[in-house]
Amino acid sequence: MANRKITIRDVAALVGVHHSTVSRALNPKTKDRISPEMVRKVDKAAEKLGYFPNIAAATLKQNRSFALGVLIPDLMNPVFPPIIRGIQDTAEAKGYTVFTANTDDDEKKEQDALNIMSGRSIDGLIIATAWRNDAIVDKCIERELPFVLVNRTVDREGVNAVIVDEEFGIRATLDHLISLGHKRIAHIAGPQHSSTGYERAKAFEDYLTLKNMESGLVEHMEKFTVEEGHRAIKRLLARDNQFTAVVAASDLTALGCIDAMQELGLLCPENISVIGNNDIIFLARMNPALTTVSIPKYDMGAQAARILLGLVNGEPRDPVILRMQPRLMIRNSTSRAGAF
Amino acid sequence: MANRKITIRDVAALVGVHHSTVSRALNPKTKDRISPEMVRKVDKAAEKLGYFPNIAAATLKQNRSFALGVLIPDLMNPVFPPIIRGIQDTAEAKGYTVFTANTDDDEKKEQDALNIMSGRSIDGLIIATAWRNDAIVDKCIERELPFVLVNRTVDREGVNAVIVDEEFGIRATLDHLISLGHKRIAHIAGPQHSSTGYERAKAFEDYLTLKNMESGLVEHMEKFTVEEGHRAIKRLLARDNQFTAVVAASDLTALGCIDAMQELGLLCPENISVIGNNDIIFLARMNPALTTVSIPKYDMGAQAARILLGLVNGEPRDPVILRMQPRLMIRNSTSRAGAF
DNA sequence: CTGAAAGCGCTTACAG
DNA sequence: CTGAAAGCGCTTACAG
Repeated sequence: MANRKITIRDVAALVGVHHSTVSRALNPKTKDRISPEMVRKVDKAAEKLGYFPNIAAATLKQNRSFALGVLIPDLMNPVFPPIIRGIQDTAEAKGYTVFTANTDDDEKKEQDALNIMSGRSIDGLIIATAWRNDAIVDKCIERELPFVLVNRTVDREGVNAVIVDEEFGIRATLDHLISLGHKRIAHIAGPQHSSTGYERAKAFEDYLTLKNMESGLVEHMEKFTVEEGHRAIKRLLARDNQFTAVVAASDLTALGCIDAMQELGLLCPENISVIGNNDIIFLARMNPALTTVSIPKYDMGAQAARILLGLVNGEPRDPVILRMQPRLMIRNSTSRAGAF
Repeated sequence: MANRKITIRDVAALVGVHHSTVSRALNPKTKDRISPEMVRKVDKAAEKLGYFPNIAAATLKQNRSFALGVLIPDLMNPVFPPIIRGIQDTAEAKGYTVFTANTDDDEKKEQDALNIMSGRSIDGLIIATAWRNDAIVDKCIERELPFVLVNRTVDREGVNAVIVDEEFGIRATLDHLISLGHKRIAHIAGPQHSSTGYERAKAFEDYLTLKNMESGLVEHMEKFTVEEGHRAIKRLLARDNQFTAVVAASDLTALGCIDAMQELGLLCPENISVIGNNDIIFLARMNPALTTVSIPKYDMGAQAARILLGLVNGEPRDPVILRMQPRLMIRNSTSRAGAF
């Protein structure tokens, strides 16, 4: 009953040629072997019949799917939509489809997602979920699946990654706070098994040490969430409430800090200045508008997709770590120490 | 060179049976025709070899892909991530993969996306981008592609949709403003060729008329964006600045209104109360915290996926329009008229 | 309960 | 430049 799907054979029948000719005429890579007139006729017939290729068939035959996978922790975390959009726009412009899976930062879910994507014969994978020693990297290498890390990277060498110059961001952050007269600066650190959590914490301690300032005011979190930020700063304040500024490992962390401070009757920035990281949406509209390190999320996604597409199409080149430059966005959550 | 992918034939060879037996043993729907012992052996062998099915092959044979498509305007619009996550969680729990495409509210891009998804043999489509007379609905019907509308619906009957009781939301909004003593209330209306824009504007006018209040203070936008909200309220203020409250068609619209007011030296809520719609992320943290109509985004996605999965699996039932109940979230962008 | 065969719609090496 | 054939890895109607 259904209008059966149009295949290459239907187009061939209409033109009066063999279906392999239709296949060649429709494929940009082979159409130059077909007479221009034939190409024209095939195009017209395909158009008339409303033909579009069955990608499953092409995938089965070619063992490539023109699909890219993306692994993120959670789509609802505002860090990721711009990254994904950058990936999608870049990939789709080259004829690739992308699908994404949420891992909730759970290695089991990450594993399952990889298997499902492998089953769908993805041509490559972009990973925004890697821990520093994540097993998924070995799995990809073992399966010879091209992959690019984004945002977070791993400890081992020889991978492709698009990340942020975290040291630069943290130094800019600390320079800003120091110029504002802050002497005792705290850090709510992210998970140390993530490169971002680790590098930010390391840059924080190294730079303060370099400046001969106190560098031990650090409290660690399990995850980059509002709740964890909330809990961590409460722990910190329970043991030391003489600092005047806090560098949060992420924007969500910073929001959690501000919430906790509010509960304790501490004002931001009057009592404590707070700085986030990432520059997620709407920060400028918040109360207080959050000072943060802005990372080029859309562009990071686009670059990662570009590198992956190169890999997928066999352009040989050495693994590359692209370190994007972040930018300090000064807003109202930071102010002069002791100004109030 | 490569570890060639494991197929059903490799598993069959290891067990010493025909590959069709392996296929049956691995498929939950047919495994009851296979002896339990054989099922066990096959499972073990598959596990040992690290087998996972080639979905392209299954798709080609069965003409179904266990993939669902989702059409949204833009992933970076905070309305959509929760909807998509609701769809993903529901679909993945049933073994389906989902991929999404951004249309930027452009009918051409919507068309292209549909073709690509059709080429990938999606089993069904969730559409969050429909205009009231969108041609995509006819295309889906013509191709016999099961689909469910979400958030926006179309004028024609007989479709499946998960939408919001807009009239209820607008009435709650107006009741709130009226109780605050507002007499002249304006509306920044969304595109009238979208059901949400149309229904909100209609509910606004009908309810004020019912209450014997002025209902003509309306300015229309082309899109639900910050920029359009900004422009629209400026146009409105240019011809009438005696209103004390404005109902914006969306949260982004409301933010644009507040921006424009700020530029003109008008305060929210002191001079004009503003109410949004949708309750996107972080509104409670804004300055001022935005009063809005909250819609159950995640749940809408989950329900849409549930209905679509029913359709896909041939459960016969009449088309259903699910109207979800919204909830007014009163925050700080609304206050008593003339209180300042 | 299991096997053997056909076929889904493409692509591509081989001919001519 | 075009055709004929084989095959990608599954599923499933038909046998037995």
